[in-house]
Amino acid sequence: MDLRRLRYFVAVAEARSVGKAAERLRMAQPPLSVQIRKLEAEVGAPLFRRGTRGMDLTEAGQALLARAGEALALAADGVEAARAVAAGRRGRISIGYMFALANAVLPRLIPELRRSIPGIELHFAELSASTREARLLDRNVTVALCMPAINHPEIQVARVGAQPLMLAMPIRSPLSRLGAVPMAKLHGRPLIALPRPEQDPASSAVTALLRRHQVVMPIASRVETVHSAMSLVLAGEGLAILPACAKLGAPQGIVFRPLRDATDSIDVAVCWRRDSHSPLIRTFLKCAEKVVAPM
Amino acid sequence: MDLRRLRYFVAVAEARSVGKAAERLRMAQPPLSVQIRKLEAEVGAPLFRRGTRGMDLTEAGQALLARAGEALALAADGVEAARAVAAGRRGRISIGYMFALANAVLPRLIPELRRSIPGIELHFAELSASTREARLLDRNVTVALCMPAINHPEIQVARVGAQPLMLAMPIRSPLSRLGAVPMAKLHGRPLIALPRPEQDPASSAVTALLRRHQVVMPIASRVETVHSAMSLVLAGEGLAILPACAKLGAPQGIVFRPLRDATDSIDVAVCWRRDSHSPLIRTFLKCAEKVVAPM
DNA sequence: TCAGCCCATATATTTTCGGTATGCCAATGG
DNA sequence: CCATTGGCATACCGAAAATATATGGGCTGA
Repeated sequence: MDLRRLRYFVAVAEARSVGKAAERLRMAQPPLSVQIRKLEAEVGAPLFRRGTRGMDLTEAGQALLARAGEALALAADGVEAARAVAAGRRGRISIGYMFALANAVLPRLIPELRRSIPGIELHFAELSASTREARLLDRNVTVALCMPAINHPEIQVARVGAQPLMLAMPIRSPLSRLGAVPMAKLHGRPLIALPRPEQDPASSAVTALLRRHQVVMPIASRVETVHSAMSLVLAGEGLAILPACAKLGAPQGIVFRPLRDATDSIDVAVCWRRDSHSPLIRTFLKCAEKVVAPM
Repeated sequence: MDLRRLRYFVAVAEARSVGKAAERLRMAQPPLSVQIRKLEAEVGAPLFRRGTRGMDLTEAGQALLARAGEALALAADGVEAARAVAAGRRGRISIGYMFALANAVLPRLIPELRRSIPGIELHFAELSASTREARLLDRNVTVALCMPAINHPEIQVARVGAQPLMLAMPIRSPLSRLGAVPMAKLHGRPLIALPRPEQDPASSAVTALLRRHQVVMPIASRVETVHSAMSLVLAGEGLAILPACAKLGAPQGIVFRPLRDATDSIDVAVCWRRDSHSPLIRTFLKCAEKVVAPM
C-alpha cells in the first residue's frame, strides 16, 4: 500500500471525477486514472462505478474511504508531532529536583513551563545528593535542578541563580535574638552537615565558608536532605548552614538568620547530559533562569 | 509522505538496527539506510540516535512511531475492509419488505443473515405495493422481498417461495364453520382487494383464481396493505383472499380458511436492480430461499 | 592492533511515476 | 442521424526514485 495512492483515491472520491481530482492535485488526468486502476488491482475489487458523467464510489470504495482519510491524517499528524517534538513545541520532559528547592522553585517553575510549551507533559522526580548523578546518566531524568551544581564530565551545567547561606537554628536558641549572626559565634558549636560533593569534597560551600573564617564546627551528624537537617536542628542536635530557600520548607520552631560578614552563596544550576539534545532542555533552562534568578 | 517509508521506519524502530530490519524486510541494508535518512530529511529532525550497537529512537522518533503504526494499520485495514465488502463478507444492505411478509419472514430471516455474514449491517424499510419499484430504482433499498414479484425491465427477480391463497373472514361469518371453503360459495360476496399490479393488471393471482372458477366478487374496497384488508374484513366490509402468511399479523376475530379445489398461490420473490452488483445480494438470496421455501 | 560489527556513501540498474498524444464511448443537440 | 462534447482509458516516452552491489569508516572487544 502506497500512501500516495490513497491520497489520490481520496481526491477522486471527493471530486467524484478523475479529471477534477487531477486538476486539484495539479497533475494530468491520465496518470491519475492509471493510479486508480492500480489501486483497484491491488485491492482486487472495483472501487468506483464509472458512469458517463464521472465516477461514483462502490460499497467497497466507501469502506476504503472511511479508513483512508484517517490513515492519511494520522500519518501527517505523526510527522507534525515529530517536528513539534524536535522543535521543542511539544514533548515530555522529566525534571529532577533536589528537596531543598521543591517549595521555593516548583510553584513558580511549573506555570512558567506550561506557558512556554502549552502541550508539554511533565514528569517529576525527587533527587538526593547521592542519586542525582546516576539518574541523569541513566536518562532517568532529562534535566536536574541542583544545588550545588554537579561536576561530571558527561554532564553539562548552567548556573541559573544562587542562594545565600543562612544559619538555621531552633527558635529557643540564644543566637536567634541576633539579627545577623557573626561568624565567630559559630566556633565550636556542633554542625548538622549535608553530604560533601563526591568528586571534590573540598569544594563544599559550607566547608569553604568555615575555613575562610577560621571557624571550626564539629560535625554532629551528616544527613541527606535539608529536611532531615532541619529536623535535627529542631531536636537540638546542632546548627545547620543552609541555602535560604530551605526556609520555605522549614517546620515550625526553626528560624533562619543571615551570617554577618559572609555573603557566601551556593549555586543553583540546571544540569543535563551532554548528549541529550532535546530542545526542551533549552526551553526549560530559560524558564528556570527566569524563575530562580530573582530569588 | 510515503507509506513505505513509514513501514521501513517502524521496522527499524522495532529492530533497533538498520541491518536487522533490512533482513526482515528482505532487502539490502544500504537502501534502507538511505530511506531512513530521507525520512529524517523530510521530517526535518533526526528520528534515531546512531550508536555503535544499533539505532535508538529519539523523542521525535517516538512521537512519530506512535502514529505511524496506527496509520499503517488503518491503511491495511481499509484495504481489507474494501476486499471484505467486495467479497460480501462484510457490508451494509438495505432490505425492503412488504408488510404482509414482516411477521412471517423477518424473524427467521434476520438471524439467518447474521449467521451468514456476521459483520453485516442491516437496514430495513417497509414497502407498499405502490412504492416498492421506486425505492428499488432509486437505490433506496438494495433488495426487496416482494409478493408478488415486480415486473420491470430494470429489476431482476428471483422467486424464493410461494404462499397459498386463503380466505380471510370474520369469525362470526357462517363460512367460518367450514373447514375449507368451496369457491362457489364466494360468488357474489363483496371482496376487499389489494392493488392490482401496475404493469399487467390481468395477472393478479386473485383475479386469475376467480376467473378460472367463474366466480364474480364485487370489489367492496381497494386497500394498500394486507393489514388494511384485514381491518376491513373485521369491520364486515367484505372478504379477502390473502396469502397464508398474512395470518401471522391478523388481529383477533379474523379466521383464515383454505379454498377447496384451489391450490393457487402467490409468489414470494427477491427483487433487485439489475445493475446492483453487491455480492451481498447473492448471500441475501440464499438466506431468503432457505427461510421462505419451507413456508 | 586487528577482526568484526554496523552504519554511511557511491554507483549502476531497474522500477515506477508523471506527462503528452490519442482512442473510445455515451450523451447531447441540431 | 451525424457531429460535437465531456470524460475515462491506453500507449509511449522521459525523468525520478528505489534497490542492489561494492566499498569506506568508526567503534568495540579480544
